[in-house]
Amino acid sequence: MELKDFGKNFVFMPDATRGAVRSLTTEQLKETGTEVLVTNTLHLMMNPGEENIKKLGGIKKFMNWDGMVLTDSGGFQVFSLIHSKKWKGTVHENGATFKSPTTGDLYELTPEKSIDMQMAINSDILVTLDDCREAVLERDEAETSVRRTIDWAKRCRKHFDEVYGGTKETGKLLSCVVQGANYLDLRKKCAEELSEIGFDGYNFGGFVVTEGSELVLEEMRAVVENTPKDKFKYAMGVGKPSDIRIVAELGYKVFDTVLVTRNARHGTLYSKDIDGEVLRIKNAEYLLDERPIDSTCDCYTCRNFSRAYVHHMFRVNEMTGLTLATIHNLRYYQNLIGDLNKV
RNA sequence: GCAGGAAUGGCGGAGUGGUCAAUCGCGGCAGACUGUAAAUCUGCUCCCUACGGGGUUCAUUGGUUCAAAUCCAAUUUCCUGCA
Repeated sequence: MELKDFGKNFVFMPDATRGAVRSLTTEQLKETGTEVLVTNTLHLMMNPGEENIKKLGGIKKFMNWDGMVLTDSGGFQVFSLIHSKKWKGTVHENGATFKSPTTGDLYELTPEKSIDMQMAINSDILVTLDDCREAVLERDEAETSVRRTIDWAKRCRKHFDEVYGGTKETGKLLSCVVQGANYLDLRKKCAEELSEIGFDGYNFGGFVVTEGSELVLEEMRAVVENTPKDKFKYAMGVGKPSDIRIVAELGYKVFDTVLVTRNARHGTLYSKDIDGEVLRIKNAEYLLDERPIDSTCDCYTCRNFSRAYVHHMFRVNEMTGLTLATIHNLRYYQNLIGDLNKV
């Protein structure tokens, strides 16, 4: 795939938050059929840091990845770590200021800083810094989130264009994030104003499911309907296989979720052989099950190992179990995406 | 043989008269996870239960007491010294 074609077909991007898909080598990741990965601005900003990653030649050279890279702006981390007070810090009109819980070092993530960092990473597809919040919000909070998200997107656009020369000079794409929580009019307003500024892609931001794990389909539709038809739509954080199939019908082409790899590490594997698509490999029923995880799967794990073996790896706490499980789940997702592209 | 010490639920190990069906860890059985502080977290884990409770437990047997895993005696097993 070439960058200009990004988002024309369905694409699933695993999360390599800190420069690796957990438990996999770059080679193993490539073998799952992955073409694009997501890595994280805020995490890489703290380690190895902007100057160091620049010296190391960017993330692709660093991790020997010859595919594409999308960088998340850090907006979600500002939400999950700072808004929720897991880390000490504040969110303000200029971005977020926070302390590393491990070193105590003070960091500031502004829209401009986020772009600088994403450039240092040498990402292909950048994302504007947004003010991410919960799925359901008080009206005034949602309004603040939308106002800031638009303002920060504007600043990111300006910084990317003026300092780096935009797509023309860099060959990179810049996408934005649409906020608005559960208010359809705010989703619409945010989508329209961001469209007016103009971006290469429009990402559905915030939480994609409610507490009851229901997709927020109306909000997602509002974003698709109020953004340019010829630009890619990225459903950030979507999702379970069944959720991807549903959201794909709305017009979203780009997906990422931590579920696929986290579930793998927690022993929840996907299989077409099982009702509900989910197989919990740690469960006792797989102790002597010599079938592959998924009889229809062509991944390294399914071609070479039984459910019993992967079960055993988990039971005795061998790291290889995590790797085999992650390889399988990722391949399952890439096959799912492949099926969507065939239709 | 003599002198000390110890025996607790699958395992390790708390508890040393009532609030003890008995802390906790491991193991076991399930579940959760949606732009990753996550190889994490949650629940259950003596028996029965209409989930309100009910029934049997702390090596064995007997005793003291209103009340015993906890105190006493004997027995069995194990550990440590001395012979």
